[in-house]
Amino acid sequence: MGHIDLQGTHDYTGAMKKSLKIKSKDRCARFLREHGITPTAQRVDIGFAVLSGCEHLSAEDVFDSVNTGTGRPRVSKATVYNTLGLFVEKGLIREVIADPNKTFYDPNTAPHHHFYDADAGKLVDIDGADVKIVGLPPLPKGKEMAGVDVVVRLRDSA
Amino acid sequence: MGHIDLQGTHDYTGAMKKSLKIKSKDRCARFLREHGITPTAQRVDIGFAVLSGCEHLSAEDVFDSVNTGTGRPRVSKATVYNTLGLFVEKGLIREVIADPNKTFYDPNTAPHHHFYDADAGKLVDIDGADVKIVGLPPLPKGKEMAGVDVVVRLRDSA
DNA sequence: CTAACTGCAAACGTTTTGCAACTTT
DNA sequence: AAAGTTGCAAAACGTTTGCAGTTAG
Repeated sequence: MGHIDLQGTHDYTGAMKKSLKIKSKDRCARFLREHGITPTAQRVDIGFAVLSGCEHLSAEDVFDSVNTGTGRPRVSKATVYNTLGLFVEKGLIREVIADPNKTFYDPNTAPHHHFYDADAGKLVDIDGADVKIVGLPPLPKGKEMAGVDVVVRLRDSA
Repeated sequence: MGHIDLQGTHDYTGAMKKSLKIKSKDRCARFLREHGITPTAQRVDIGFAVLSGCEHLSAEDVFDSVNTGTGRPRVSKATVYNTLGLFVEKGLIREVIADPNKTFYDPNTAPHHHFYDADAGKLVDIDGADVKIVGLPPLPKGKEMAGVDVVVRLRDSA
């Protein structure tokens, strides 16, 4: 019965990305290229949608966001899903599994956790720096930790 | 920045259910009745599948489990899903959200957490009694905690 | 007998896939 | 031209729902 210091299990290069908000499409294109992703128009739009804010968007949200407004080139659902998957694979964003019905994508790749308000379908960040999980048993043999997700489920107080 | 003692947030009546393993169908029927559920043949089969072990089964697992073997009455998928939902609602089992592709059902309703081996698709219990989460921020106003899920994701160590 | 329960099939929402057309280099 | 990317439509999941028929109390 040791304890696990979440700070110790991750490097904090990710924490920098948190503040590195993408504020223009140009900047987004550069960011993609830096991560080995060819910045096509669709990818830039998707990247901008998911990386410019600090919200937690579902694929559906991204699809809507990218396809509302006037002059934009149309982005298909397939491309949204494929691209979000690519971004996760390349470490630009993170999947958050809090609701069985949909996956959220989180532009904050630093170690942190979430409040989840199931009624509203909204995730709220919990800064990971101060959170410690104490009393975890040792990991099963031959396994290492790939990540720790803490989801605090919320309901309206009575 | 307080800390949250998981022991303090739940009563431990649930912990008794953990040891209360259902070892026969008769016993299962009684158990269902005690929880206000009419014990039909299908519900008893489903209950037995999910309550007699300490495994974490998906709906698909339960469906297979209930429909393999020789003489059993057939149980439809709809009934499996509806019945598992009913069991959750009545507090006999708990949903575990660890994989975006399927929901697991956990016969252990005591507060506890999970290792998740995504490669194998297997959940392993972490006893909740000793685990504390330290450093969580205060809850958003007007909200109370409905539950805390900790999922430690595992991968094969290098 | 009545209310509750079940099965089927169809509908659903999310995510994935096959492939032809189109960019990009 | 070769390689990579996109869109569409269709399929593939897991899950839910409507309804006619069956079963429990």
